[in-house]
Amino acid sequence: MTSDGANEDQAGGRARLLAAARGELLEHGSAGLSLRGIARRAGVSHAAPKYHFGDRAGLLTAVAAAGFGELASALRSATAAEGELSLGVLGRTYVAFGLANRALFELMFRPDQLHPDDPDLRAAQADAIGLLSTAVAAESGTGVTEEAPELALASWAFAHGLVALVRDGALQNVAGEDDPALLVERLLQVFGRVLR
Amino acid sequence: MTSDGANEDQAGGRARLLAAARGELLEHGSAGLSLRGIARRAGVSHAAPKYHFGDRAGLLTAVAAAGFGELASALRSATAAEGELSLGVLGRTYVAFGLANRALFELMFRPDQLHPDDPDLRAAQADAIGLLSTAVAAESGTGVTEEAPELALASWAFAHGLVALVRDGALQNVAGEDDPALLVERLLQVFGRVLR
DNA sequence: CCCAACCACTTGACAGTGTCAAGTGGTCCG
DNA sequence: CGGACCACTTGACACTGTCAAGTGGTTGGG
Repeated sequence: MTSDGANEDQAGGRARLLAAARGELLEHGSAGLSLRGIARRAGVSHAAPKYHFGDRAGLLTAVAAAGFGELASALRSATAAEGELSLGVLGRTYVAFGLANRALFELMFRPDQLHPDDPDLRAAQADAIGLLSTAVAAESGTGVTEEAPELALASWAFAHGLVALVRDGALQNVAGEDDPALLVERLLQVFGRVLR
Repeated sequence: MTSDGANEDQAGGRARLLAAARGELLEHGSAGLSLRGIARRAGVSHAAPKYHFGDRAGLLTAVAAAGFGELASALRSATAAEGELSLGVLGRTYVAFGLANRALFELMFRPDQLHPDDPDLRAAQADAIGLLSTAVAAESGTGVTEEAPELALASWAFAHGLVALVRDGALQNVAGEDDPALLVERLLQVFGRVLR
């Protein structure tokens, strides 16, 4: 049909709604996100989301699961590009993803807005985070060995906290006011250096 | 006019609203938080919050500022009890506070729900976080010297991420741990060991 | 050929929310 | 007494998520 539409892809209503949700997330952040706004942007009625996703949490869960999928593939292609899977590359990629998709990333970790036990969500999350663990296992094969899983989780917590603090402006409030990207890079380096 | 600055009996509406907000935060989390619910709990009309705080963000800002105040005094009394101010004690206290006051802690770092430039909020935040920086400065006086501020911020990011991941159930989903407190303790130890 | 079933929605209603304008009762002050 | 000020309240508005019922189009079987 006349697929001119300057808007989202012409696809099933479900996909259109998901795309619209991503758009709203980008423009209004994860706080000012309404089903009706999403429906408006997708060009459907205000109750269409309910039909496709059951409720608000259902839609957001689908968005979050897609987000974990993207995170996983970002991590994968980063390690592939580097040839070798290193903790440093992974951490950098994780932080970059979180800061490039702030509202999405925030949503992905807000179980009170999602259906946290949704199997698709759980699978996507496990896939993405699993990459981190295996990377650390491989890296520390040379050295520490014993507490590899703990190191993986600790690195995850560091990267995750870095995203959160920068996203929420806390780091900038406290540290010098220079470019947050630079600050992030310095902190990643310090953490990496302290690890080995 | 008879009374001084601080009251206990027969609190004014403003203080009652703040207390009610804390209660709702505890019971319904930071997501299901409504001005009208708070007003109901405080026994005032639905528009009373608007009178005292201007808008929703105004009330939440006051709550968050109080939260930073409590965090600061928790950190202070922890270091006082220990006699010596160590990064480890500080980190443990920070994480404990975040997990004991989950909804409050979450709110404290959500600038999109607050008035992030409110001077009281900024001051309370700077006070609490400043403690962390000075502690690291003191600690690394013996050793690293050069990159002390970076280490402080990195430690903060680690502790902060740890709170976030545990609070949002992500760590539990990935590590098959039953007791999250134990997991947290192990990670704190790993991080501390890796630092020196 | 027709009619039923199903799908992908839409329409209309409801209770609940934050915000605003205007009103109300009390206390203080000159 | 009269006004100013304070600490609210009342009532309204637009907006939100959710639900029940309806609608139009396609398909499949008798």
